[in-house]
Amino acid sequence: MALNDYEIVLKAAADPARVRILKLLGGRELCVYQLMELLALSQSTISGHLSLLKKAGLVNDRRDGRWVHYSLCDKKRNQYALPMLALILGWLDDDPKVRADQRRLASRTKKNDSRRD
Amino acid sequence: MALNDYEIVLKAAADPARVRILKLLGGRELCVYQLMELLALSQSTISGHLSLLKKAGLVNDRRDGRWVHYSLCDKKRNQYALPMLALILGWLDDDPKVRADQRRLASRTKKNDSRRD
DNA sequence: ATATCATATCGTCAAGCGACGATATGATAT
DNA sequence: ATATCATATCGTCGCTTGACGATATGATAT
Repeated sequence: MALNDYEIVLKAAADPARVRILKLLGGRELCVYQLMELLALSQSTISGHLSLLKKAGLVNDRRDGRWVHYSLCDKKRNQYALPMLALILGWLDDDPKVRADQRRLASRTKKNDSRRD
Repeated sequence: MALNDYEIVLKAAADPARVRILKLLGGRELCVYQLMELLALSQSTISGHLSLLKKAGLVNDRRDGRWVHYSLCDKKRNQYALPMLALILGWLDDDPKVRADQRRLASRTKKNDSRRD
């Protein structure tokens, strides 16, 4: 039913922690562990958010060894997911928490440029 | 804070009963009493949904005697409200419940064409 | 002032949600 | 096989949410 698909996307997008995740995933892939540090939430919490976002068709996962890389969904799993994502990506760049997240991510990325994985 | 404004809009829009209300308000004004009959929910429930939608800037109210007419918000009370509304209005026309609501509204309107108010 | 009608607010209750720690799974390395 | 690392799932707990009936408010009419 259409209302169900709508509801799962909207509810998934309506949580602050999950939007922060979506914003962080804009353009790049991230793993649970990184998000966990960036948002300062427990591993199980992050993992739960991600599986919910995945169920809503907002997010993709890709396993690579022990790491699972999450990224914004490109395929059309849910009719409402991509338009909603498009809106969100254009929003909230001026929000303090979101900005802080992005800055944290940027400095982490720089720090790990020399890292081998 | 921007995330708050975002959150209130998204949470307001994420509830099935409230989307149904928004869809019914597309183009026309409706009062609590009518919505109450159309959605088959109690008066207090409808009233509560409407005041939440209003707080989110998705809906306007206009008092006329004892009736309070609700309509989709046109002014920009919340930066996220109008874009979200635009999305919603283009969605869910194929949903069974939404279609049923629209049909009920149409037949009610026809029935009351002769009514004086 | 009283009655009535439309709506708003309040108190309550059950269900859902987000956080966590603990434990399970799955992959890699020794 | 065992240990370790990254992630997933489970059980719990406190808070929020959506529904309701009961009651309060605000407007109109008598």
